[in-house]
Amino acid sequence: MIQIAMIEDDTEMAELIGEFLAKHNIQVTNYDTPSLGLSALKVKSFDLLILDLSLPDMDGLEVCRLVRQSSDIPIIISSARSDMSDKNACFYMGADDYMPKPYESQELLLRIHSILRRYKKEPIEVTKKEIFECSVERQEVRKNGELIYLTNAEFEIMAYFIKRSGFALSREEIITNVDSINYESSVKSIDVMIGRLRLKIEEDPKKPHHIISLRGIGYKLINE
Amino acid sequence: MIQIAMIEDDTEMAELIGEFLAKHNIQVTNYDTPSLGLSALKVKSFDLLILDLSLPDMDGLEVCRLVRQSSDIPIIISSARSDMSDKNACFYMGADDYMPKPYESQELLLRIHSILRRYKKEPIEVTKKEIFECSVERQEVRKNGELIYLTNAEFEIMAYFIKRSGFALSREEIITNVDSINYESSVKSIDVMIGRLRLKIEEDPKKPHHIISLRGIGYKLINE
DNA sequence: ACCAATGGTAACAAGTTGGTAAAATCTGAT
DNA sequence: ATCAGATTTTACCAACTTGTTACCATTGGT
Repeated sequence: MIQIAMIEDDTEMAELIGEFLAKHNIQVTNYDTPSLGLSALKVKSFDLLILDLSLPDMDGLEVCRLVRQSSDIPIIISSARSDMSDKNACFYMGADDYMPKPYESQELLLRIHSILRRYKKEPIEVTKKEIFECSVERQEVRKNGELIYLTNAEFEIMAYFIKRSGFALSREEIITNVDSINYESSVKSIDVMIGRLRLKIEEDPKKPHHIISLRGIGYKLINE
Repeated sequence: MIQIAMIEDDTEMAELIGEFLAKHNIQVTNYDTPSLGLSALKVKSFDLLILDLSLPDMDGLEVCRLVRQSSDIPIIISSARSDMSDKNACFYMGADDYMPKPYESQELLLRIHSILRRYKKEPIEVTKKEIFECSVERQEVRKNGELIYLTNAEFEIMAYFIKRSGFALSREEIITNVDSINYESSVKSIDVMIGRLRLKIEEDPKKPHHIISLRGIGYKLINE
C-alpha cells in the first residue's frame, strides 16, 4: 500500500482525490495546514507528498523548501496558478512535478506512479557523495558544490589530489605531476602550498580532515 | 554536459529547442525519424529521450515501447494531443513525463532537470536565470533584459563569452574565435578589450563579478 | 625524558601577471 | 582625403603568486 501525504486546505477537494486514489491502492492522509503536514512528515514516513501551493498561513513554496531541507521525499505540487515563475520556483525548490489546477485525478495517478517507479528503484544513499569536485575546463574546484577560490598552483595540486583521492602521494610525485610547480622547487615548498590549501578548504586548518599528512610519506586527500 | 536524444520530425522545432537547451549545458541530438532515433539509442548513450508522439512512419507510443524494452532511459513525451487516453498510454509505456504542445522551453528544462535529479542522483542543479543574453541576428547583448551598447569587437568577445559561459578561456582561444580581432594581435590587446567591456557591463569595473580573471589562465564569464 | 626527524607556517623576496592610460594605427563613412 | 571612432600597441605600475628561509611544534624512537 502506497502512503501519500497531502497538504491541501480545501478538504473537500482533498477527500475527492483521496477517494479516487484509494481505489487504486494508494492511501492518502491530508493535512489541511502546513504546520500539521510538516510535523506529520517528521514523524511518519510517506512515499510521496502532494502539496498545494495556495495555502493559508504559509507559502507553499516555503513548505516545499522546509520539507526538502530534511527529506528527499518525492513532491508533486499542484497550484491554481500556472505561470512560469511559479513553476520555476517549484522545481528550484526540488519539486518533482507540477500540476496546474484543475487536473484530472487520472493524470495525478499516472504521475504518482511514474515518479515512484523512478524513486523506488534508487536505493537510498548508495553512492557516497564526493566532497571535492574539480572541473579543469571551468578551472574550478567545488567543496560540497560550493566554489572555492584557488590560485593556479593550488588548483593544480588540488586537481591532482582529487584525481588520486585516497592515495598516498609523495612530495616528489606532486612536484613532478603539477605543472604550475617549478620542478626545481624544493620539496619543502609543497608543505607551504599544502598549508595554503588547507587554509582554504579545511574547516579548521590546524586540524586538517581533508588533506592529511602521512609522516615520512607525503599527503593524501580524503574525498568522501 | 548532459546528452539528450530527441525524436521529432519537425526539424525547425527541434532546432529551436536544441539551441535553447544548449545554452543550459545540454546537448540535444535530433533524429527526425523513429528508426534513426532507435538505432542511435542502441549505439550511443544518452541521459534522456525527448519523444514526439505524432511521428510519420511509426506510432510514437510504439517507439516508446521499443525503447523501454531495452533501456531504462528517462523519456519525456511531447504531443499535440492532450487527452487522457494518450497520457494513460504514455505513462503505461513507461514514460517519465508528458508535455502537451505547445509548451515553454523553460518548462521543458525544468522537467529535464527534475527527472535527471532523481534518475542520476544529480545534485539539485539550480537553473538560475542567465544575466547576459546575446542575439547575433540583432547584434545585441542584453544584461537582465537591458540593452548594452557594444562596439563590434566587444560584441563578438561578449558573444563568445556568453556561448561559453562558465568555462575558462585563454586569450589565445579568444583571439582565434573572435573574428573582429585580428588574429595577429598581441594577447595583451585582449586585456584592453576586457577592460573596456568591464566598464560597460560591470557594476564596479574595479571589482568585476561577471568577467573574472583567472591568473595565468585567461578569463571566464559568470552568467548566472 | 630526551633527541632527531619531520611537518607547519610566518615573513620575506623575487618574479609574474593583469589593469590601464596614452599613444599609435587602422577602418569606414562622408 | 579627412575625420571620428574603433582597435592595437606600448609602457608602467600595482597586485598577486610562488618559492625560500628560518624557526617552532609535533612525532616517534630510544
